[in-house]
Amino acid sequence: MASADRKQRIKDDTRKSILDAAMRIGREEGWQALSMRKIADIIEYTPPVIYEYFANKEALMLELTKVGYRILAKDMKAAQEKHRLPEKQLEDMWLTYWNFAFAEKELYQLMFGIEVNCCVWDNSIPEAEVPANMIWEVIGELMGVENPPEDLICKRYYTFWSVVHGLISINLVRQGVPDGMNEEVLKDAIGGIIRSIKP
Amino acid sequence: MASADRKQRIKDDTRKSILDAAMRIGREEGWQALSMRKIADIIEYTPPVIYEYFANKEALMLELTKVGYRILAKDMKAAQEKHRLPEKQLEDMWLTYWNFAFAEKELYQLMFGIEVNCCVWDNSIPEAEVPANMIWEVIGELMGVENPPEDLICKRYYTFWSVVHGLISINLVRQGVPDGMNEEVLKDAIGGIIRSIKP
DNA sequence: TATATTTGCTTAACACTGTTAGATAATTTA
DNA sequence: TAAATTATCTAACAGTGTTAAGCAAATATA
Repeated sequence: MASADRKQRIKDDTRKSILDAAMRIGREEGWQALSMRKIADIIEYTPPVIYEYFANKEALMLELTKVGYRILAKDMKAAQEKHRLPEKQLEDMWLTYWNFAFAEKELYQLMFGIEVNCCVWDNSIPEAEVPANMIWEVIGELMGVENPPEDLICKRYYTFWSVVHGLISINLVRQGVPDGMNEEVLKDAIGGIIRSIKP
Repeated sequence: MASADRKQRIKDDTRKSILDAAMRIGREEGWQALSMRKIADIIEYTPPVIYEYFANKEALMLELTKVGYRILAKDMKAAQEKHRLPEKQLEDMWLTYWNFAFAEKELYQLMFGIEVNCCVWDNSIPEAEVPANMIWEVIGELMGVENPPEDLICKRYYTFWSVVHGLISINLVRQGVPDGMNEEVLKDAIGGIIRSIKP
């Protein structure tokens, strides 16, 4: 009876160990190698146990993408707090986004990959909005007016995101991009957009 | 003996029907639904027959991406030939690229998807260079000098490609992008880059 | 304390997947 | 017509996600 807490704690631990195991397989062998049986092996249970914690494989992976968004949000927040000027903040935040994509390569693929969870984006991941909102705010600030027009912020946000995400995708899929090209394109593009925002 | 030609013709037909069947499944149900057995059903053979034409499923899909690049190259060539001014050509070519991505959504995902054929990009798809080279040439022309510096063309090319591919990826994965935003971002970005190139 | 009930976990199966070896049927050659 | 070749299929292997049924241990009830 008094063991209810302990039981819950054990359950939480198991849930976390499932996510950890899945993440480990994803990172070490790629998502195509992730299987329920492999997870079960690692956590030393049989596969059906996993279904007591997650409805199915897709739900499990959705949880992992949420973890990814939380890490990204934390990183970007830290980057923002390193500067005072909005233009410097923006630059560092996007650079942080860039670095995250390669430091957590597999996680980024899971979060933005085209295959994995296509058509499951019906706002079921509120975590995804956190990094977006952070950028939105800084863009608004950079504009330097009282009530910055929503649609303009939106446009700028998508321009930023497109160029950064596009460059990342290209680099993740093909690895023959000339050396040094990435940094130049990235800095040029980000700088250009920032200049077009600044009053 | 004289039937060698006819035999070869039948073989070619079967090969094509395999590709057609695979393409149909990909388009209608998505690539995650593509299976060798489904292809076999459509072509009215048993699965092992497919392996006489393609080493494995991956090789079959690689062939489909090549088909995709050939269609894209044809479309872009037509777009270019509609104009004389390089800036107009560039604009139309990227718009054509954009339209292709949505008209041939599944094909585009196969060509540039992060999951499917990751790490198989060791220049094994010469077709992929055709559209790239077309853009390169027009950028060089737009610069208006005798020997345009390679690295600058390269940089511009990647900037173009990043923003367009990024915007496409975002739209293919999540479908909540505000209406009209895409066109604006696209036109702004392309226009901006073109202006930065023009002498 | 003895019985009933719930909980945790496993076994075994189903319907799939890509892929291959071996058998069989059809065609071509001698 | 008989032999050799080619075309095709059957059946299997090892893997996948997922679920139903059963067992055993912990808990709650009498």
